[in-house]
Amino acid sequence: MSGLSNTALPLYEKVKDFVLDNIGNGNWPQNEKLPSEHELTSSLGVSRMTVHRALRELTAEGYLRRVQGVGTFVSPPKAQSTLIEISNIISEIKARGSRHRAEVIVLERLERPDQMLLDAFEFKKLCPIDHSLVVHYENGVPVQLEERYVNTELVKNYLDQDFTSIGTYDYLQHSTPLTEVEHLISAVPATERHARLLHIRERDSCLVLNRKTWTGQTIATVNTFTYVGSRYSLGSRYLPPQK
Amino acid sequence: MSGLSNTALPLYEKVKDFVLDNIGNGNWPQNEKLPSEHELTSSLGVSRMTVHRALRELTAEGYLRRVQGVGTFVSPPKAQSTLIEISNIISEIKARGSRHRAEVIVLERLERPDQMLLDAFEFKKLCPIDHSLVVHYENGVPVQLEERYVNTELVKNYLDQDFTSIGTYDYLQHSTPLTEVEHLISAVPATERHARLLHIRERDSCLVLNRKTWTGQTIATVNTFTYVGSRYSLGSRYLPPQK
DNA sequence: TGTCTATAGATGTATATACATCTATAGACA
DNA sequence: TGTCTATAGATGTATATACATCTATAGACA
Repeated sequence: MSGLSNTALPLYEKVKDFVLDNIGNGNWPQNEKLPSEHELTSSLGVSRMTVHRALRELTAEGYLRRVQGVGTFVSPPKAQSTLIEISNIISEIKARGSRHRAEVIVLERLERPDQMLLDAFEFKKLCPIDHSLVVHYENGVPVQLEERYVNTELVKNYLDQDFTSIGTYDYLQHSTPLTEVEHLISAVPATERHARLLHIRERDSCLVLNRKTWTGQTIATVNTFTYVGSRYSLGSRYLPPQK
Repeated sequence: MSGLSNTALPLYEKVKDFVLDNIGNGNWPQNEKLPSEHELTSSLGVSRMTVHRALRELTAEGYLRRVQGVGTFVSPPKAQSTLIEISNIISEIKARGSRHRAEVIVLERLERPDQMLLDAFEFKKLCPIDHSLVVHYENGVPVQLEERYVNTELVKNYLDQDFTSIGTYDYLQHSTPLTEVEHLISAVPATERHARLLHIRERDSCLVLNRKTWTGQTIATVNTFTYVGSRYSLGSRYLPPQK
């Protein structure tokens, strides 16, 4: 009995998902002691090093706490979402034990973007722009609208990734060296399109995070994340270094 | 010739230090291709898995960028963003060249705070709390509602400051050593009170920033900043140092 | 000259093995 | 009854090995 998912992910990622699932669905509550690496090794049918890597990474990400000689424990969910990781909504949802689903609404290459878009990228001449629009669902309820415009000169093959599972942020993060990031957060009333895609009413409050990234002097991506105000908030916690 | 430090660190930490040193002293400039894992393995005299772990962790920490089949490269410094300085609205308004005015609506010591407030501070017993409510105007137009609750045990003489000019944030910043700060950002529809104080309509979108601060284990302040959605947004821009 | 293809060489993952190190505790012992 | 100690069992690190996967490119070929 493996208990691991069937997707094409690497084994250590499946083990991570397995642990996050057990935390999320309340099977392993806060401060619960996890099965030992040895037990997970035999119950999941993978090597101890694979289990170890999964637990080590989850510890670095703040989900677990490990004490040598004693065991592994579920961490309180406090330092979870800093502003940097907020748009990695997939792991956030999984960590809460919710079911995640992504629906791709638009996926296209704009060969002739309109002037407003060209201005956003500060393009002087006509230049193709990749465009994706994805709705993220938590337990079947839409929580985030993710719209991205990508400079095709800087980011190759953007449209070829698997948008429903990987999460676009991971891809961008690893494919291009970003030198500058700008965030702009605002509260806006839902437009007709927002209302339709997010299953809310027009004028309902939405939290909008605009992110613009540069590579050197060139704008690499222009992104808009729209959260349903009544269902979501952004958090960041700052702990100064202890002396 | 190992090139690794002599301290008692684990090997993979020494390899990480070795790489960071080479980046730091300019030996490997930005976008430089690192020696391959195989080369590092033989030149440093450690196994490939140890080199691999070091490079993988440095990649996760944003120092390196790796491309399968190609190689490992020095990344520009990692893009980070924080929201620390956003609520000092007075200097923000002044920096824009606008006229600032603050109106004090409430200024009181709550000798018997209600249960909800006591819970917010995680007080077990009855404890007085200072309370201030200020509206900030930019060129005569209200843009922010600033509500603060302050632990009277930790912050002395909070009510005695000049609220209209100094700005409450500066006072708190300098009077108490904060060890932890938590921000929570959400979009909410305006209540009747919001509407009246901010000269907007009910249900208009507002951007709410909740900030909680700690001094050690004790909660020092609980603050709520409400921005008029149509007039304000929170921004942060991160520019890594150029080498 | 241009196109295609096999391949070298790079990173990525998975396993088995060995030993190091830390902690709680059972049980010996005074 | 209290203290000490050996040890089981947990995580932490290091290695050798094998294979998977991706990319640039040398060189065959039309």
